[in-house]
Amino acid sequence: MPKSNKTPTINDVARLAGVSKKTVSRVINRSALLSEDTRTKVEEVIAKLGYVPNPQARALALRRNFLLGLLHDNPNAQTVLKVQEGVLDAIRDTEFALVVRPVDRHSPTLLEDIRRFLELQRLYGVLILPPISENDALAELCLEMGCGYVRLGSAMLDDEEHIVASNDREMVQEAVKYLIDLGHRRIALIEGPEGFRSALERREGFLAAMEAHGLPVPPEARAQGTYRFESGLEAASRLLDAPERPTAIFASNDEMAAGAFHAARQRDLKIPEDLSIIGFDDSPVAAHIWPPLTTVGWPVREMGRAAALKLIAPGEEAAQAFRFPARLVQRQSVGPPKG
Amino acid sequence: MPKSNKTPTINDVARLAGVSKKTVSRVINRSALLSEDTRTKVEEVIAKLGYVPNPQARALALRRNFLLGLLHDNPNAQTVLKVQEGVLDAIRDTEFALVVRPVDRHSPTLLEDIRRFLELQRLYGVLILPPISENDALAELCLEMGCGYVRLGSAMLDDEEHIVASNDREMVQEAVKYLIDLGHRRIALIEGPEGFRSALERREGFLAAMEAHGLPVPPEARAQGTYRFESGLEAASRLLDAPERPTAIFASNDEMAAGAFHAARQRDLKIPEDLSIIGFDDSPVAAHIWPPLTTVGWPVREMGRAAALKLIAPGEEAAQAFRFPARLVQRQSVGPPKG
DNA sequence: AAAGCTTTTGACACCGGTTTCCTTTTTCGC
DNA sequence: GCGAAAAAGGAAACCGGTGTCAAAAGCTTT
Repeated sequence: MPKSNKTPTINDVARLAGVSKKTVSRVINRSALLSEDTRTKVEEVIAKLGYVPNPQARALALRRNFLLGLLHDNPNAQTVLKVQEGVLDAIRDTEFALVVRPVDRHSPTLLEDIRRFLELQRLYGVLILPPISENDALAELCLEMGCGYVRLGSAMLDDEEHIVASNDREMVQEAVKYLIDLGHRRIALIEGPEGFRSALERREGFLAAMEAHGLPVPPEARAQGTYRFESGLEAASRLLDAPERPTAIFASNDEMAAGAFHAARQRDLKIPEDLSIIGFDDSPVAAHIWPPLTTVGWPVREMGRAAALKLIAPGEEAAQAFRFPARLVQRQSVGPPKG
Repeated sequence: MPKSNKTPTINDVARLAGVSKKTVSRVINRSALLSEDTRTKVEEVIAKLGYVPNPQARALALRRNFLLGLLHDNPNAQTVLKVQEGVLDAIRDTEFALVVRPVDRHSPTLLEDIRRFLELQRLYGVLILPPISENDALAELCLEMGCGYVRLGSAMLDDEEHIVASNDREMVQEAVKYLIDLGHRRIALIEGPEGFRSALERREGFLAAMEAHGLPVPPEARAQGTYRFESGLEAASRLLDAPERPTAIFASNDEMAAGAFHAARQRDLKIPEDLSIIGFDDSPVAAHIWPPLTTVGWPVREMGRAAALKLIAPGEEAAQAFRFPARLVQRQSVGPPKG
């Protein structure tokens, strides 16, 4: 008789159903070699007892657990959370769970820390978010430790089975083309920081669009930021104080675009009448500043879901997807140039 | 001889060190009853092999695992992430890991879903974020399932050992007093949604401050929102169109405050000259709108850390803390009333 | 040197599942 | 109705740790 007030084990089920543990195990794992009779009998007992297999015991016996990890260095809160939701979409109704692990990109012991983490937790696989997803040594570490991994990024950083990528370059190109089509000619760029693949992709997209239309990009129409608000403010200040003021700015992310808003406001420039601004990310701040920011959004949640599926069900169709289109979210920070 | 290319187990260590498993186990667990000699000998082998105990096996033997859960219904991305960081602060250098589990507050099967989650994962304990932390049935469920829990909230929803709370009421009271001291008399309130404890606390704080100074709060000086941006815009619109326009607004969160900014802008009201606004949360948007929003911030990260410590090291001093002071973050959306 | 403690160590069962391998039962062709 | 193959189910070992308890070793004490 199963002791009451304790969670039932496979032994309790077996005893009550009058079968062996192994048979119960077969029922749990939907093994084919089972008579309908025993199956239903065991299932009834399972239901009656409210038996749920112990995940730790299962993990031990199977020599693999059901934990997915999320490695990130807070690219921005909304993104991290959306990815988490996407992963949850993928693992809903499975036995997997999601373990989060924020890291510090600048820590000199980054790799060591992550190695310890992986050793300690023995995860089934990890998802790596940008910007640390761009770290190849990290991917190698996962391989070496026998831990599955999928990187999220803005370009094809890895094989199809290890990457879920947006297409920043193409989308920025389109966004800038949109500005050009509206009549803008002097368009400035606020770049992201050195060493970020996303910054590079967005810059290349920008330059490609300008070149395709034969528009020059003088040095004073480019400024570099750190992806942070303040840096956007500074960069935009420099751009707007140039002798030939741009009529439009593409900022490599929304936070810097918000900074550019402030710079414009300080100079009494009206958006979008005097200055059009496009950002990138479609973060919450984009919708909450005034006027609402036109920006490029990528399907973060879907990408998170796809990444998780790549790890836990690589066979499935949805897990094959590796390239996701971003799209232009038109709001009110863009208009035709004045005059 | 330990087979190469496989992660070493306790047996490998025992064999190589010429001792029993149990002795190795003692070394791992820092048991006191061990001679210095054997300890160093075993430790050397552990280091040489790079042995790390298997967490699943440990969990099984100890009948408890080392997983903390975070249950939340995205109050706002920044908050969730800060709590995650706080928890990580607490569990750094321990064997604990953090499992996240977003839920849908409005799902009719909320409790059932969480029950299944808890059954399936057998977590050591969970942290529950507002607003679902206000759900008493959920806390009972945890108790019933033998899962430790700590609620984060804006008031004392539970015993000291189960709660980490800010003190919204008091802080709002102070914030409103600050407005009053600046000379404001017609101060309006944008409330949060019905049924949120935080909304109630903040409203009570507001009303208490007003009453303490003998200021009336007519119905047209109160409007209710949903904590979302759009609702703040609508609520503020109503408030600002009242015959006796308020000179200041307290919004129960930053998103709604941002909405109020837009409403003011639509009416050509200058902030803070024509209208002062105070928000609550100190979310990123507060710093990125123009002018930067004066708001009330609570120490989310520290609270997350304290909550985690309550679960994993209830004895420690830092785990005793259960009440955290919020503080007024002064930026530029508040000034004395005109005239 | 033997007895009596205390300290250190190991043998073995156990946690709750899965796997391997073997036995029993059923089905089926002839 | 019989033998063989297939299907169903069980016994025991195993995954990699920890708990119990007793044995061994070391140290006093008489």
